[in-house]
Amino acid sequence: MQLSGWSKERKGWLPQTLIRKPIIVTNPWEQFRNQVIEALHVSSGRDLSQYLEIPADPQHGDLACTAAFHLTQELKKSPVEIAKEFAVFDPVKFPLIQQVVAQGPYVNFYVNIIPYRRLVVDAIQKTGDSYGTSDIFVDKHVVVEYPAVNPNNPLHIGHARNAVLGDTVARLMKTMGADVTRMDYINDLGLQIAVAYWGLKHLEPPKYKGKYDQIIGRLYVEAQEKHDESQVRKYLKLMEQGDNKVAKEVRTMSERVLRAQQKTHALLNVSHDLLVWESNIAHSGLFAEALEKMLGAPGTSKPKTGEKAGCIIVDLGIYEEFQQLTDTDKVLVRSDGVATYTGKDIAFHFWKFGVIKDPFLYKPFKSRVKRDQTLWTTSHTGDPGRYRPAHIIFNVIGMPQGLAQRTVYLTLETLGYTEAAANYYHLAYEFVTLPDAKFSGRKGTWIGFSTDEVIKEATQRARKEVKKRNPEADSTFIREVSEAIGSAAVRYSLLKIAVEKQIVFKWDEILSFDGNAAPYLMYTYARASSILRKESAPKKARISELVNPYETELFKLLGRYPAILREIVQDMRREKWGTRIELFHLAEYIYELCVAFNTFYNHCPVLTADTQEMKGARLLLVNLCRQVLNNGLHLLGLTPLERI
RNA sequence: GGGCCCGUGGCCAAGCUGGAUAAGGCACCGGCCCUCUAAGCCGGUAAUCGAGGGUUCAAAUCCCUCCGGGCCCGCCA
Repeated sequence: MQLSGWSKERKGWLPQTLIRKPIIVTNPWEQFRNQVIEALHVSSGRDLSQYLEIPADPQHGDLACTAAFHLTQELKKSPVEIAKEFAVFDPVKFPLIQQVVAQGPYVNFYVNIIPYRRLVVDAIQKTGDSYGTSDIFVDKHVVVEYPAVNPNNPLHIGHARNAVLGDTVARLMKTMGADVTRMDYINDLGLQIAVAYWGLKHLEPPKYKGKYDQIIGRLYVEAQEKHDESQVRKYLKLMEQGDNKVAKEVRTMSERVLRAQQKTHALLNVSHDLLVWESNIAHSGLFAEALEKMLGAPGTSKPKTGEKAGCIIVDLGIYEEFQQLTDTDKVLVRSDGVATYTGKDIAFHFWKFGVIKDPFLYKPFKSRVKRDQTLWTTSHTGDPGRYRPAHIIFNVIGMPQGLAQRTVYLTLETLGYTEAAANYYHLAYEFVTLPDAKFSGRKGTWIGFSTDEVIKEATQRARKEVKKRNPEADSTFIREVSEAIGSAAVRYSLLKIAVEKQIVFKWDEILSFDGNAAPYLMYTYARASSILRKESAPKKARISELVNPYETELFKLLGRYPAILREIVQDMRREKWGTRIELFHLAEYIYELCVAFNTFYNHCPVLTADTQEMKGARLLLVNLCRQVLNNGLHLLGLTPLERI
């Protein structure tokens, strides 16, 4: 498929993301790993990279090769013999390898810490805030869509999981060199919006005072029971027609709710670049144009007779999972000419990928939330031509939508848009539930568990601790620090669990402040900062002083950071239920780095080190740790603080 | 009826493209503030990896059957 409309010359509407510094890729761990692969190639005559693993026990080296097991038949030798043969290398050619030991059937490689340490120091010092970046998505426009919450509710904690995942993926893609658009889709034309609007018009305002999304959310719950069916239907019709008082008021209501939701986003460090509204899509002519493409594409048909006479359908019978269904035909457009959900989604993705031209007008979306760059919105007024087609898209949508999402990209494939289909990722995640109920906007089960309320509780808990530790501090400091810690605790606890795992909401788990939790990570960063505040780190130092196991462990971990990020992206794979992306590996890594730093901190005095040389070297090491923690925390969307 | 996800110590949870004694965290028990922030560090108790079969030199990991929890299979949205 040709991605029409895309060219490097055409500057997009997000100037900041397009101005890219040249990316310097440094990856110490990969360099070591490559030498191991090469060395094995020399000794065995084959590529054994698939048999490499990091041993659980550091006694077994830094990288181990299990290939000997698999080659016994072919080589007609015992694994022990094979391992022995493979365990040779040329130290001159492979300076990063210190030694290779055959331990039984395993071939264990030990990193040569002296040059490796040097490599790590140089890499981090040279790249600084960019340490960890990669170039694998350079010149790619990546669109990440999240969390698409209906504008008639505040975010409950399950929505927060979506938002946090999407925002983190967007950050990661930027780190991989991509030009990223963080998109939010707002369905302001749904039945639930009409019901909420009915509530706004016909019900007393709730007693609750505060954020508008909370108010409308409560009104909606009440309206759900009390609303007049025919009146709501009338509103819905007017909304769909557009250009009338009701449609205007609904849009205004939705925008107000969205502004309130964005305050919650801001607490979680979640941000966006572009809002796309259903009410703009509906009046853009997007669907009419998409329809022509669908009709002209292979795979679609419009049966004249039978059950689906008059519909536009696509036959997905070639895909195994659809063969099980009673009917392999998927309706894209109903016999009355109205698109189905799938049909609309196809049209929307035609736009995202640039199959059809951009029909929207854009203007900045004004709100009080502080932003790193302008937030744009589709609108009935404004300027055209601001969207650039995506090369890769991620839709963060719950796992229950897995089949529907698969239907969308398999349909794209069937219609001949194979490249678009291949670059369409449904980033699926399991829902957050209550111990005995689901979150439901309609039933109002979210009340008491909205993200605002959870963060508020977290902030209050953090506040007690911050006050205790900083009795002298002023109220601004206490407020800012407790807010940062409270929100970070919530964000991190959503991020550290694998996406395919359902989370049952429990206060003590989501607000955990000890051990593997955001406050611990932030505390570690503050500790490192505290040392460097008392004495700054030298650019050069005698790092050969740093020979104890705590220091060595830190160098090894610091060198792995860029590889961790790359692996997360490269290991991303599409499953039937959605795309698996293991963001929590980053959380896990940062946690490990913190553990290693705290261990070092407790065993190795820095400011009171025995010698000046030792002090300088340790200060330098602390500075490297602080840098990598800074980069990693930012990537996780946690704000590193100098003092907590 | 077909399909998807989950099931690992009291609780949460990593490992699941098979490989060396089954990570972590919470809770619990014991120790460490004269020393850079004790949200920390050191040590300890605790697991028939849902059950049963099978494949393999080797199974938490692969295959089959079953059990428990969650979810999906419309010209609806």
